[in-house]
Amino acid sequence: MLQFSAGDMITMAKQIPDIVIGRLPVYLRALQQMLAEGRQVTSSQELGERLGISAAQIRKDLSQFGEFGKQGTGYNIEYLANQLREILKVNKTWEVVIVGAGDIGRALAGYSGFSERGFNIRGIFDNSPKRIGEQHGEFVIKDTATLKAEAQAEGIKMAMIAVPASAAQEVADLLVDAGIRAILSYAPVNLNVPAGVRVQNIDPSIHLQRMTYYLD
Amino acid sequence: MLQFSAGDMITMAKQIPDIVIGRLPVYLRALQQMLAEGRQVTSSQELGERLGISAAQIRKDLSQFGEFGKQGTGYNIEYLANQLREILKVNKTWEVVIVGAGDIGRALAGYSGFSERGFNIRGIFDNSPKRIGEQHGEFVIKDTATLKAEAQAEGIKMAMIAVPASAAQEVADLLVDAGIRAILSYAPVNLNVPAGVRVQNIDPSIHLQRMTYYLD
DNA sequence: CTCTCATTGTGGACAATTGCACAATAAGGG
DNA sequence: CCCTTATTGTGCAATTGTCCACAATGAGAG
Repeated sequence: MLQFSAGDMITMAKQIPDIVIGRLPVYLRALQQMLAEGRQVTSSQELGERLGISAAQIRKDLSQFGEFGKQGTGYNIEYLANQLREILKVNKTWEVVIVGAGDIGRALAGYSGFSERGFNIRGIFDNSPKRIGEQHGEFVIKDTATLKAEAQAEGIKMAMIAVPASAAQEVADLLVDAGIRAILSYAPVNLNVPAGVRVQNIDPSIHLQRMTYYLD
Repeated sequence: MLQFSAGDMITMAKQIPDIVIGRLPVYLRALQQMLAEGRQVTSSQELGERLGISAAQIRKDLSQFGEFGKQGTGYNIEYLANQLREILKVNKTWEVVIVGAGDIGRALAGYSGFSERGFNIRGIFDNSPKRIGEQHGEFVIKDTATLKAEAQAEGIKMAMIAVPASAAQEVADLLVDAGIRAILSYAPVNLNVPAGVRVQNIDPSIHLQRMTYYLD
């Protein structure tokens, strides 16, 4: 049976490969930069040259979601950027919490680059009595014990983990329990989370080790 | 002509896919953690379950480099970790410089996790007169103008960029000119570097945007 | 010494991804 | 209005990556 009923069709969105999704934010960032340079239109070729990606791949990726360009002319930058924001759901602002108020957590809390990319830091949490209550920039560091209630009350879906490796899994479990569905972890350890929760890892040592292979 | 002469063969190392290289540091990190837990042996299955990677893939990846396991038993963790360190060339210590002494650069300079993973922070540089000469932890922030001479004198091949997006390309050019061959960039911008220089990018907004697609 | 169990390394099937190449077509110049 | 140029969107072929399934085999029990 290789047919679908009309009822099925209504909810049948084409399954987009994750590797394609992963490139869209990179396209969006480049488009935002072009806009900042005062540019109005671009082409898959120009974008590809900037990003080191083939023009064909960019066109193919975009074609998964619709037709955004004009033959002979290329893409209107602002329009394409808006379309990508919509696809990625960053045409609205996502509230994000940070767990861990060490150097990394505080650097993240102070980073001004989130707002223009669709994110707002809603709070920074730690479980050390020394740090709780401390003022840092515009934030007062809150007790991790209060995280669940706050995240649930506010419907927060995203978090960043900036605690030591030894505490990261425990924090991840807490976040999942609090209803968080997407985690960006700076802890150098693999997190196990239930299906439906997404994790991205940032570990500078991993990134460095990925390059040493190619050095002499 | 689909043949190779004997002369070619001598230097013909099998070309390993970069995607495989990218997984090796993840395997290594998990093995180091198992060692810290006091474990002696593991299997492709156990490792795969921890990492969310199929056992077959782990075996196939490792088989690109040799035979490291024992049938019926699995892998000796310490031995495999050492083999991976050798493959990735992190069985020695790489000197790394940081450019940019803002929050991110200083957090990186203070991060204690590099040494056990094969890296040593050699110095932190900035071009702001306000910051140059300032003491930060064990480091005195140095003038970026002195970077090239130092990197060349010491044969330093790796760098991390932690400057604003607007300055990143300029810094990358300087690093390339100074002989740096691998760059880990925290600047939210695409860097263009000549062939032979490798770049890895870390941009939290990109990682977050990669996940919002899947949220509602 | 033989049997059983666990687990590796790998050939080859299958799946996913990339890239080529071209018809379609928009825009501008004359 | 016609010609030229630029550039898209896409069918299809080529390439790359993943995974199944199994022979080989090491270790331990009896």
